[in-house]
Amino acid sequence: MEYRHSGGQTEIVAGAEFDIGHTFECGQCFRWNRVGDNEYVGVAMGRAARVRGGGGTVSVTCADADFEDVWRRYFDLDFDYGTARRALCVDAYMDSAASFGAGIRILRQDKWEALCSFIISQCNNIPRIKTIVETMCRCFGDRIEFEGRELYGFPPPERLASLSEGDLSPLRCGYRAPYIISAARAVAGGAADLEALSRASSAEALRSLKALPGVGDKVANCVALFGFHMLDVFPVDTWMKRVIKERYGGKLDPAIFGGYAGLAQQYMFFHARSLEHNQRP
DNA sequence: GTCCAGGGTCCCA
DNA sequence: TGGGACCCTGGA
Repeated sequence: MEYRHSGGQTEIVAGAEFDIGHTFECGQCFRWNRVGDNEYVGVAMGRAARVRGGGGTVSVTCADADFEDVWRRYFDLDFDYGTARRALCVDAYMDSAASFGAGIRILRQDKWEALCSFIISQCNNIPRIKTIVETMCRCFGDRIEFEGRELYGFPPPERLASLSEGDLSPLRCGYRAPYIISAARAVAGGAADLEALSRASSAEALRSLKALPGVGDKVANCVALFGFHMLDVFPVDTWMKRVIKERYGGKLDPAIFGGYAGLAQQYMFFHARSLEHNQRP
């Protein structure tokens, strides 16, 4: 992908393959907030950025070194989403879902943040997940000054590992609190080595993730996809169950998507959820 | 005011 | 393998 750097801002010539609205609103991340028309401010990997889209380009405003150090990899800019997207058009439904979601990119998120965020996501709606994660960062994360705003990084596992369940009560995260604490302790203590797992096979990564309390099949698949960038996994949630029932007669083998089942899942999820929201009065 | 579902997981029969 | 409980919130 082509870039132009000039004074604290990088312009990415993305064409149709980077739509920031689709990428930030397809449910894979919880820390990007819309601040204007096709414009978001967010925090990832302990850094903040302002991202603006439109006219086939994406502008990233950030600290000088951060684009190459963080954002280029985070936005997965060296992967050809156009080719992958076309390969996923295996039937009429995927044709429409993939063209509807064109511009979605699977972000390379922090592994611990993905694990913790998707533990929080269980049986929860997306606005509330965002609120809980935001409160967690505000209470326990490091402060980041950005364009006069006060933002917060995601708290490292070591910090949460030293807390008790009661310390998490301001988060109002309910029965998920003990899951968060024990995941933090497992990661901080080395019992769960996320770096090593991210280099394992997806089957092995899923198996190990599911050994953590509060991590079942769905959360493990989300962590593998969004935290480990394993594009062959296929998280099935309530929305996906609905799609599989309505479009595929209740049975779908993710193998039909080759190695890109996870990307297919994002197109399906985004399509189903957007349709539902647009039907509301 | 009540009911219900929301990007689930765990436990027990 | 299926059903209920779990914490909390916002919308109907």
